[in-house]
Amino acid sequence: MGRAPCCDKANVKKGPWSPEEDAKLKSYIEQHGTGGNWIALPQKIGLKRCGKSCRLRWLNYLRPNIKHGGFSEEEDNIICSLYVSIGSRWSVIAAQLPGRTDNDIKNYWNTKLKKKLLGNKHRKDQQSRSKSKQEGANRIITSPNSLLVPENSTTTIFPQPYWPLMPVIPSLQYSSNQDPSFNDQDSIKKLLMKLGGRFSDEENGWSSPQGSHQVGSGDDHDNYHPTLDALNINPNPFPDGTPSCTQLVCEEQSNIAYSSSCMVNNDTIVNNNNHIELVAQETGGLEEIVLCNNRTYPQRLDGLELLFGEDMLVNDKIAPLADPNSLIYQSFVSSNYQGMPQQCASELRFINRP
DNA sequence: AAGCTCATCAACCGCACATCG
DNA sequence: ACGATGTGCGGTTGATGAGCT
Repeated sequence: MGRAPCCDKANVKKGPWSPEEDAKLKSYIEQHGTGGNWIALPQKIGLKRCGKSCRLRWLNYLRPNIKHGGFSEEEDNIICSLYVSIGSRWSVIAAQLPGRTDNDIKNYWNTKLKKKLLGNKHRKDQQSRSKSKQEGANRIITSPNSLLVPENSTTTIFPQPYWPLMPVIPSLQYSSNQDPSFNDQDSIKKLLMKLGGRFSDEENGWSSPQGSHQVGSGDDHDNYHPTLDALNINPNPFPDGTPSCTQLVCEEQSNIAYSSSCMVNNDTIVNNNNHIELVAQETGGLEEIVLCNNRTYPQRLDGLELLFGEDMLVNDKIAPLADPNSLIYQSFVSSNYQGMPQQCASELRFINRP
């Protein structure tokens, strides 16, 4: 037997809210608050609505200072950066955008931003496939001075119109006149500490959002890392003890950096001789392997399935990172290489699998 | 003008977690 | 410790309107 329903479905109104219902709910909450019990609230005010429905209506529509539509480019960037970093945690993303609701952001992402990032699928397939056939095996995108603004942006793997040209995203650091909760790495640390879940260290295992993989040893006191411990990030996601990119950055700079993660259809990012390479492999998930100080640091990437989906794979190349002008590229880089020593990821190279 | 397709977004659903007795 | 219940969240649905043929 399942759990009892939260309300009497037969006597509960569904569908769009009328102005009268809105007014009732709004005036009651403004005068008395929610009373800490959404389930009981509709009965108190004579609304034939489910308590959950009242809560949703209040949070997403009636609550003061709600903004609808008209997302700014800056908001786009924040959403993209956070999505790349933490995935579809809309409530967390919404918390960084005052006046925005998780539902709004979710809808905006699904209907507009996703398409803006990924472009027209049909045109993309056509263009990239035909183009990539003509390309040689190697393609190097060099950025000797900056991770965020690759110097050579003249890649011809994908035509420019393919990915929208966006202004450079200045990582996750925002100016002081913006939301103070999100304007420095300390704040990002706090944000990350709030996240739990994907970044949690439950049972010393790597916690993946879909539970698709659970690797890591049991009690691993030898690998105790105070910085990572404070961040609640698993310092050793790999069974063999290979340090993660996150660990690397914390060690190298005592700085905050975190990497998103991604299990993608048969695609893997590997590193080779001072380059980060993106290689499609027959098995495994998406991995990021960073070279720094002559050491390689593989790292699993979860949460970018959408961005690196199967249709992004063209002749064994993963498309989105190919164009350094693309929003997704910049979001990815700004999120993943925050605080990383520059020499660690100064180049991207695309190679074909032998 | 009618019919169809597609985009948008409010609202619903079900699950997981938190809290309480 | 455990079950019942409330809350929060993310995924999904469906009504509606705009645009196209």
